[in-house]
Amino acid sequence: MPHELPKAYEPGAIETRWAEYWIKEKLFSVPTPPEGETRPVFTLLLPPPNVTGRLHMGHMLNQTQMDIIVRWHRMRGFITLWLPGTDHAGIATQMMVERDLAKEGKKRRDLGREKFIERVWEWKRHYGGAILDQMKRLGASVDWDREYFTMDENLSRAVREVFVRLYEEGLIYRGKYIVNWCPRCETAISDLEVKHEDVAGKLWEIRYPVIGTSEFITVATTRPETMLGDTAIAVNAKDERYTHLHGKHVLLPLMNREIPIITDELAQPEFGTGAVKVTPAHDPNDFEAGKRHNLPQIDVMDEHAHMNKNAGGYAGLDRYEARKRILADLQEQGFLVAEKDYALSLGKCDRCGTVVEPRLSEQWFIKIQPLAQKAIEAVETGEITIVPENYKQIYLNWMNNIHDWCISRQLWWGHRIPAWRCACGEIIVARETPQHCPKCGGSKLEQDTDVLDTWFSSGLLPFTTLGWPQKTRDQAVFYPTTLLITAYEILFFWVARMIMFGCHFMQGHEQGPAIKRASGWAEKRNDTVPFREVYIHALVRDAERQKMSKTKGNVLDPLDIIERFGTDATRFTLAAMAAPGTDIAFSESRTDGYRAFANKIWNAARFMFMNVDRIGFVWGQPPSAVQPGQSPASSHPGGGVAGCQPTTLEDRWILSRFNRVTAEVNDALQTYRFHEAANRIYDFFWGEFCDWYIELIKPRLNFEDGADKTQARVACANLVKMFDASLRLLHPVMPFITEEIWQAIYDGQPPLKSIALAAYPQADEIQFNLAAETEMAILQDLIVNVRNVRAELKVEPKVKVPIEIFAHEPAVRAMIEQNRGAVERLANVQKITFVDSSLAKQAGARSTARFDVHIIYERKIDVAAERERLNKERDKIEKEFANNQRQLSNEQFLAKAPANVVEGLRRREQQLVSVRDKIKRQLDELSGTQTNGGT
RNA sequence: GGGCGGUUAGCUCAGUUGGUUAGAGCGCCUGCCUUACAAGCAGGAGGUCGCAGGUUCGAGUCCUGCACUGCCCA
Repeated sequence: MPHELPKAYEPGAIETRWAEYWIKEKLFSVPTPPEGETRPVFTLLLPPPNVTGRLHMGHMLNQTQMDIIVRWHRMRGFITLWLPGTDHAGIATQMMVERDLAKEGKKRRDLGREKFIERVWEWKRHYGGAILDQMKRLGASVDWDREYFTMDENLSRAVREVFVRLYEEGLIYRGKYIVNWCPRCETAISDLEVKHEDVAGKLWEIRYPVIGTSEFITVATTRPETMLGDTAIAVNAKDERYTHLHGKHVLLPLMNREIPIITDELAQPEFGTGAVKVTPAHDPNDFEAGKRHNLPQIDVMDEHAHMNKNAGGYAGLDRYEARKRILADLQEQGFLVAEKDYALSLGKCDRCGTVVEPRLSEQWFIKIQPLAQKAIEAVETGEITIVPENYKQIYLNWMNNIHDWCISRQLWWGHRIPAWRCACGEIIVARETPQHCPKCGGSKLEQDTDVLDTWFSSGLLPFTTLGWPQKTRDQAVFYPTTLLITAYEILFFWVARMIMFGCHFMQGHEQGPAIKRASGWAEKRNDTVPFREVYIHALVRDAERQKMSKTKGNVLDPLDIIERFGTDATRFTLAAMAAPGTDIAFSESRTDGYRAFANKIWNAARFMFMNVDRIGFVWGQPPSAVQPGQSPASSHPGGGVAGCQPTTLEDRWILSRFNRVTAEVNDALQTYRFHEAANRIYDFFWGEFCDWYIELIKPRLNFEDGADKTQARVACANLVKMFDASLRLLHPVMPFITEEIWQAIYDGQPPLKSIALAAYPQADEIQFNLAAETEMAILQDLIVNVRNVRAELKVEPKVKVPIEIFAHEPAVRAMIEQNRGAVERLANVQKITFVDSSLAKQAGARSTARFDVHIIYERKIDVAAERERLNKERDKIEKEFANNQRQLSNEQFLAKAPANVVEGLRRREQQLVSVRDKIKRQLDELSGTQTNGGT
């Protein structure tokens, strides 16, 4: 038998097969479109994972969302490019390889720079890009032919080009400043790479003797070891307590160095004693103050944060050991006034957690203001939109308070700074290695040993991956990229920098006008931006809402989850929980539930195939194909469900519902409401398509002798076409199971290589049918009511009971009569009798505004329980009725509320009155008949 | 210290511009191996939407204050 699906749904088996197929067939590779291309374009850059990284839940969420959006665009006929790649991740990778070396008892300096870098490349070839391999398992529909690595030759060349241009424009400078220094990584790091942590610390008060008096001046510090580098004491000029000491000097304890008392804003009278020590080489504020007063900078530590020769007797000690000794000595010599508990915020290295030391050193910086200006404008003017919108303000706040960016790192792995120093002292910045010094002609040139911050190169990716600095056709088509989906964590690290670089280096760039228009960006004026939209996704937490972290041990491995529940179910979970702006508390029970959903789809497919094979369905015109050259923006073949011939109420109903759901899903995806899209499909497929539609058409599929075969064929064809359309609707969220079943529907001869290339359903208003939806709702209500009474009367499940129905509207009665078979089957009814007067007086009857239904069954009803139920029902109705009346009798309401609301309330009023009366009659009846059952 | 968010059913969360009866999944209770599915089917219980004011004909939704809680920045 063809179409045979295994009885049980086994995600593992089908998922790997299709993932490999998609790659092998290069389904998602996008060649450079030729001139004259007019189709819309969608471009997405994958946030490049670290070459050292392993896939975590955050990636999984990020990739699920990207893949949904990408597949959705592709199915709507966009030229869809999703660009994958990996980041060389300077510090992280270097640490990894150093750890490896340490196992052999070696350090990187033992190997030397060149050998070490070779070793890193070797490591990269071996272990790098694990995430990309894992992505392949996920079925991420990226263009693998365009995969890049940030250290690739072409990208490295672009990095040099950018550095040289910025230098020539005066936007890169070199200087000696206080930077954040990690003594463990032995490198400078940027402000962003420092994480502040509140800790309980101490504040020590130290008194310095004022020379020529018997007075002392007392300062407070959290870092007493830096006092060895003090070069002044500052007081505020307005602080009258110290006016008499202006111009005097103090004797620095322990060092016996004379240092001046200066007046500076640095000292705030209201804080502590109002006097502060000034250590220009160890604190950024003191550094600035030092410059204002021409103070010497005395650096007392080395790159390991050990005290150096300037620290006198403390030289060689670690900073904390030195602190202990210094405090002991101050105490002994009578300079320590007090030790107080103090809450302080400690800066730690983001990478290794070591306490960062502010350190005076020579570094390269980017003058950020001119770049930030354009980046602010791009977002303020809406040329780039950020979703959810509250991140816009966060971005702007940061951008408005930005500081120059320290871009040099004292590492070996990364893009080496293209600057050379001549023996004569000249600095040469050049694209290619210079041979001679342009100043002195000498050839003894040494390249700067530093490399660039990793984010410097990743900030360029939106244009360098498209061939920059060349002007390429790819750029004309794909730049600006359409969207960026990323985590909040790297909004500043990466997103902000891409915007700054893009707006700067793509000046003058224009996207191909026809493509730009077709893609829906005609009203955008600025084509220099790296992307038109940014979607910031939430954080994935554990089921207890705790942030996942290795130290807590609550990290979930997405591959493990996938192993257990399947990729489709995992993806669906993340999509269904991804309400914009809300963190996801990932729960396995949810995933388990969505695996059940996949299983439901699977079994519905088996039911379909069973009938297809029995009835012998053949395709006429396959509805799935995207017609070549057809623009999805205008007339799209996905409109409605092609070829569906609605002949019954359930056909008209499901068709109408499908189109409405389709409209809602497209709308939700347009605004990144992934959870809404997923939930709409789930409710539709399970709650409507399976629970009602399939159940309702079962009799029509009957193909036994004597049955109407034409009817069976039509019903089967409709079923297949609805199923096909539903699979396409679901495909972006659950790509594997939909591919498997879709391919099976076409039984080895699909109209396209993959469902991924089929048209995404679009709503067709002609197929909306309000009447069918209303009728169906009444029918469902009737069936549910009968089931409900049966359950209350404890009717044996197998026993069919006769029922009586009263429906005062002839149309409703006719509709029920037409569908009496459905009621009989789905509510387990033996026979339906229509009566001409209300049944509300019958004990155990159910009443709605449209009908009364009474079950004929020889069983004493539980009078007390029934009365309780009715009382509860009545209270609810009365409450609503009172509320309803309050509004309807309010003239203000009638005058001001919109007509449809008032009208709706009036209609409801009638229903409420009718139902209330019926309940009342039933209650009256109940007090009369103590024992009589429902007969 | 500055900024941003959250508080809705036992648990995890939806609830687009204020508008008729506040929803889902899981869990719980009852009954069913009904020929696609027990990873299923049918039925059911469960909420004064953190607290106090205010705006409005109308507030879970808007405003103010408070409480608790989380995150980011300095």
